Amino acid sequence: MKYYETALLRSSAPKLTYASTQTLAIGSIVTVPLKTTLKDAIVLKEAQKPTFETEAFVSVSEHCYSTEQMEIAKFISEYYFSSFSEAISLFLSYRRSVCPHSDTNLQKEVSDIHIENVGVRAHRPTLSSIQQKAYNQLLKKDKALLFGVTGSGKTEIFISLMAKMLEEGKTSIFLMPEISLTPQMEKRLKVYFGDKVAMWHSKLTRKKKESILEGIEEGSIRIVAGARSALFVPLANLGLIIVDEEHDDSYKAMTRPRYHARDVAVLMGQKMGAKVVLASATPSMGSYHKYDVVKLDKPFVETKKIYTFVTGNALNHTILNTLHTHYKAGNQSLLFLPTRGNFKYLYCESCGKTHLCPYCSVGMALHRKFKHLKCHYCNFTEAIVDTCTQCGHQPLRSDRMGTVEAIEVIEEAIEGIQVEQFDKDSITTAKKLKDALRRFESGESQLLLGTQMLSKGHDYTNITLSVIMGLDYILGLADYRARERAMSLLFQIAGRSGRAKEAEVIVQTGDPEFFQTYLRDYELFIKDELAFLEMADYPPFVSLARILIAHKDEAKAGKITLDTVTKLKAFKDIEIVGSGKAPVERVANKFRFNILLRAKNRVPLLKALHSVDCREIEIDMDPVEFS
DNA sequence: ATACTAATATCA
DNA sequence: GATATTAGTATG
Repeated sequence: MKYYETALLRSSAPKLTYASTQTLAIGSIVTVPLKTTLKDAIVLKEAQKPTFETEAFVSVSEHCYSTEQMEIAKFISEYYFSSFSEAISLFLSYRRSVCPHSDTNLQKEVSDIHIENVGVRAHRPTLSSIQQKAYNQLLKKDKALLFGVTGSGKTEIFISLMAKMLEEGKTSIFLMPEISLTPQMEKRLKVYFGDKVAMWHSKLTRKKKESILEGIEEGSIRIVAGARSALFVPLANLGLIIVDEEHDDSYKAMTRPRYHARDVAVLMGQKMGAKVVLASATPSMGSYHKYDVVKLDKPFVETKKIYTFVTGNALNHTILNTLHTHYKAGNQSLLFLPTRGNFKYLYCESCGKTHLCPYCSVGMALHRKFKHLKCHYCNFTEAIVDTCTQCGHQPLRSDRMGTVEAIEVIEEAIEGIQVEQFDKDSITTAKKLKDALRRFESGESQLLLGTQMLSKGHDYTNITLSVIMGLDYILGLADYRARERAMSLLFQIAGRSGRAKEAEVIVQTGDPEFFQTYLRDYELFIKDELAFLEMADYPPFVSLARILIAHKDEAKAGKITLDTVTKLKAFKDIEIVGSGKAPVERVANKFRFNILLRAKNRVPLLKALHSVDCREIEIDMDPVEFS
């Protein structure tokens, strides 16, 4: 009789020991009895005969996690503070019991496909000499950041790299930040790879997922492209992971395990011996700082853009008139408004600057109910100010406009214009997205008006005007990356226009000098911003962690927060930036508190956090959201 | 996590 | 005093 320690899948229960008459492989997926029910579990290691009574395994599935998968899961569980089982469950992609094929048959199929593909030159796009140069550089590196403006032809390089992998008999994973981007990319990939490529994301039906997994297993699917979860598909012989739009925060999971898909991709590449290519027109500060940069300088199709700056925060005459002109000329426009957040910030209409926390260099949030200003990082509180500390202008403003109001104003002012509302409120399904894009593509609607969604890589051909409103709001967000967010947004949205024709870009800000400085050169911005982050002690020069406490009883939540802070104070190498009520005080009837921590090195930070880790609190490493 | 148990609140 | 709701605990 043998004994094995197991972890229940999708559970935070402690490790449990079961008995078996047969020898089991580490990483095997098994079914175990627990209380009155049956549970799936993974075999962790063989154990000594325990002192307590043990139950026997009910059944053993043929599926087994690889050593690399177990190692990656171990890292995720320790770094992002989840149970091992929650981390390994990321890899679990349905279907386990179904395995009706005979083993020999399966082997034969796999080797057949190998022979068929290896050495055969796959269908590839033609690369320009600039693209070819970047491609060659990427081939030489284990991991790199591909830095190229929108329209510089990054996708052709990705396709060439994936084709190269196919020729070598290796597989590829291609990540993009949003499910809504997959249909467009699917079309492009199918041209070159046909049935060898499959799109993967969490919204696929069970049946579709099963069929893809079958294809992966028998080796007919060699490339998987999709959102975050595509990183965990069981492709054998992985040769390449591409993370497109690597700067996008959607790669950070908001539920446990709170991993960052870009960072896990880098680790996975290292462990599996696969090349990792991160790519963006507006790279994250961390990636630019940490990895070798391969630049794709000149745009593939060079078009001219004319920038105009306007002040204020409303749809003013300049904006409406320009929209009107482009509409009359039979052209299409794009208008961006920042997502209406839960918080308001004080900003100066005259210079565009936001009223900042004196200790954290982030915007102070306005709590009108309590008639005070508060910093969401350190909880510094002060009375509402009325005069701009930068230029002395008064009064400061805090009101903003939403998408619906903007559409009303525009339809009122421009007779006949058809506006497409493009935000999370109106685009709730894939069909609605498709319909909206189709109407815009066909010219049925002439203005695409929306929020962050607009910046996410959808291709539009005919746009001659981009209007970016409320940039000062983004700049003033209580976030150490507010400037980065604003700048990357401007570049991403401006990049959507002028694909075919010359385009105009209207930027609404009270601080045009800031944007003007970097308009033609995002890299210059990165360099200046990195200098700021280093000076102000923010990532990538330090590690941040956020502890979230949520409890029905407000007093209890407050007590847990205080107790945790007390425990953490014993650790010398970490700094408690602030603690107290979370910016969003109550969610689902639970009172929320948080603690923000900072450390020069991540090791002491992890050590301190592991000492306070318990089920009452949630730990978010490298947080991207602070509300 | 979840089933089960003990503790406490709710109510006729 | 019986029942509903909640908090706590062990699971192999």
